[in-house]
Amino acid sequence: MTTEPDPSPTSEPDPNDEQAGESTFDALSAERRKKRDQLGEQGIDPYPLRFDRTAMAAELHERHDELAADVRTGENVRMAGRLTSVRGHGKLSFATLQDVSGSIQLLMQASVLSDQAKPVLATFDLGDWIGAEGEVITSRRGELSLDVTELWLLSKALRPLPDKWHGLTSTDTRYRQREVDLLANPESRRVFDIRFRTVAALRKEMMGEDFVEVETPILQPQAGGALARPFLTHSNALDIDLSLRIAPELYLKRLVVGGFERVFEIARNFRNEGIDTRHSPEFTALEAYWAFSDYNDGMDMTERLVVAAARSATDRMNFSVGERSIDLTPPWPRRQLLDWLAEMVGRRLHPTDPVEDVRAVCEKHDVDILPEWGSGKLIFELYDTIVLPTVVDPVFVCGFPVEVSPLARHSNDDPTMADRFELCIDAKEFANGYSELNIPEEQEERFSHQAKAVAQGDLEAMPADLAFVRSLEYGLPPTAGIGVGVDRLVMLLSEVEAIRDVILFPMLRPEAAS
RNA sequence: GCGCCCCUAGCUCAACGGUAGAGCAGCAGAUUCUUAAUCUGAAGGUUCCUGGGUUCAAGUCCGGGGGGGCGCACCA
Repeated sequence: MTTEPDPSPTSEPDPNDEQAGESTFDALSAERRKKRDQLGEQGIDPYPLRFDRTAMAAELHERHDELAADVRTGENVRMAGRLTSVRGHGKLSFATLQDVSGSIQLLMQASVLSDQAKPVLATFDLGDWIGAEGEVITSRRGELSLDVTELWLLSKALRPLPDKWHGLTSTDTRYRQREVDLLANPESRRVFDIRFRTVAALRKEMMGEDFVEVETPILQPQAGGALARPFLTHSNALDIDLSLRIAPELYLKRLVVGGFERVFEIARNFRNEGIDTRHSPEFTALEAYWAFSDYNDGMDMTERLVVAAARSATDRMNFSVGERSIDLTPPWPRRQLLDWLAEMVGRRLHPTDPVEDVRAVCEKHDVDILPEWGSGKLIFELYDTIVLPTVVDPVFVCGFPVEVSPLARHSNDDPTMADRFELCIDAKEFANGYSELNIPEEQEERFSHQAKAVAQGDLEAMPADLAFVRSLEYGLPPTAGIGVGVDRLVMLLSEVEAIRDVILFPMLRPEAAS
């Protein structure tokens, strides 16, 4: 931090030699610099090293919110936070001090402030970090306040803050300068509080069930575990191309092979695909794998996790997103995909049906298809475009074609269908899980089937992962696996419609150099 | 990638094609119970960039570029 002489023209009284394109912003900022430097000239350090606080806003409110108006507690405290509002009233000023827990009103009377505090108060601007000491009282109007005796500047805000009433609405600025969004918009703070509580609840729930949290590679020679296009990068040391993780699945299952019977990871995944309200190039998923269980256990676990997160982060089970109302109250229905689809298209379809027949149904329902797709993929697309959009409250959709589930175990009743489920809420996929395929030869065959798709130019098909197949040859016990989309869960719990609103620093084009 | 919309003071927003305005913030002043405090005064602008046109007149209408949002398509 420097305290160089102020180069701006406002400290210079001559109005003529300034103004080579000085903007309003420059003037406002110069004004704040000047105030800061005034303190320095008075021997007051504008950037003190530390500050001992003895109370926080929420704690004071908790203890004293029942007090009547115009009461003195005799309790003296020191508080610190950001100055968010000032209501000057001559020899009396009111201000709002906001700390991480909440906010409290400062009452600053000329007759009570120390001689040291008065000049400090004169330099305050909205947005400054300040410290205040005083007695806890209630104002005549009954608001809990600090009757301030001492004031400190802890750090100056040199830039003017957004409108104190409207906040910051420009989405561009909110995403690029999230810190400004957070300090100006309480709603944004609320969303991220829910996010942090959600992640903490998920982790706590997993820990409570004796899962161990692990970290698997993000830089991978070959991205696997999902059907998606990866980001590519390069290692200089090894001189090899690498992909960024698209899913942690294969590594996590290798850990189960290794004897970690219950593992999970809260994993940042990267997919080089479209960006929209529901998709971010980097997103967070919780993936968990545990031995001796199947996909029915996976549904139980998924339900427990989501309900625990909702309870812990919001203490509610009902949410409204846009015009929709969603009720998370368990238990959630479990429906067979093929049954549901039969109801909606008026005839029962199956992966073994001739591809021309399924194709005809797709065309009838305006589903976009590619010529190389088989019946299983077409059935999945039908589900995606005509069943999924009708979902409101949570529902587990069970049984997916093996053709679109290259890592899932086939059903004992039907080798063309996989023991796999998706949790759907509000027309979106929230979670996905299955009984893991643990038969090495079958996995190898699934990979080679995918390899054909790669050869045909499918950029999202899964390349064969021989290290993974080798690991299966050491024996993967019967295992259930689930993946839960954390961002989408947070969107629901915080009732926002854009995934960028729940990601602190979403990916954007770089700011234009100015 | 395609379609629609947006970009004006630090922030939030105005301006039938007709001298670019208001509120907040900031500045000067008044005010010892306000809480979007109030009141008075003065100030604050490369209208995203760029080129052209109808025109006496372009923030506004047309072309190109940049950034953003929404919808469609791929994906979770």
